[in-house]
Amino acid sequence: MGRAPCCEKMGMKRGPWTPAEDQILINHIHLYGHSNWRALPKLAGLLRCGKSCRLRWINYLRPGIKRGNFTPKEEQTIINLHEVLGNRWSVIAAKLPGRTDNEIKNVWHTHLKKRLNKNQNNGGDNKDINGNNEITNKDKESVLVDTTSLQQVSNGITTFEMSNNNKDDMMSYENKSALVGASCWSDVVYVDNSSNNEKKIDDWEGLLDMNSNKFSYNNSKLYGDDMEFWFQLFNSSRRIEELSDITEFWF
DNA sequence: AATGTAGCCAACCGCCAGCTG
DNA sequence: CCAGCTGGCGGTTGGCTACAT
Repeated sequence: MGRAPCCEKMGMKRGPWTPAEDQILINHIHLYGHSNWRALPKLAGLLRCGKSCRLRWINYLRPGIKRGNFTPKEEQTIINLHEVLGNRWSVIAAKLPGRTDNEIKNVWHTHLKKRLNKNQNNGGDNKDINGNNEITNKDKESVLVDTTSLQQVSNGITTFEMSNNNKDDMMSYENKSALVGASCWSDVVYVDNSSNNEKKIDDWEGLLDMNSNKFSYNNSKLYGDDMEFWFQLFNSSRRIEELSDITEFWF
């Protein structure tokens, strides 16, 4: 299948948007909505391609967009989520109301990545992104995924390994998997070891090896699902009662 | 004051998945 | 089932600004 042309470049305006163009776009969307981005610029009388209109609306004109600096809490949330989700900016943005994927991506590349590298070079102690010794026990729990050596690999298989060092302190397999699910919203996996580890969701293509304490599962199918659905599911489960204080830190 | 450099961020590009006829 | 179209996503670019020399 051939790639559809992004836009008719001939005659299309590019570059920064003017206030007048913004107003036209806002007015048009308020009146008619944006059911078809490709047709929108023509209908609205804008010399822009549909993609450009969509981007402008999503990132700047949409109601509820939060401008300005990120708070330390927001930055910490981005770092935590990025650690688990990787460069899935849209998913991360979904957990930061008013922030866009583009903005988060920018702040990551310009601030957070550098700051993290600097912190790691300084010995990787318990300092937060601002260099403060602020990481509490609660925070440690919330990033417990780290201790499972969660790894995302290119083929969509996620694996995580459980350490044998401090088993007494560890959560049960069941809770562990639930927590990973909470962290990777789209990756919720329900493992019930009370019933011979049978899978509880149809898409579970996972492997639970109790002897080696190693999980792996194919998350490629799960990623596509509605984040809010998984979030609600997680919140409504009994487990969330046990872990609700952890998720509060995140959101 | 002029010039060079680095950082920031809005916007664009290209790919992909899903939908539709 | 297939081809075309569209929206959405992540990576990248380039213009602007602030700061340094």
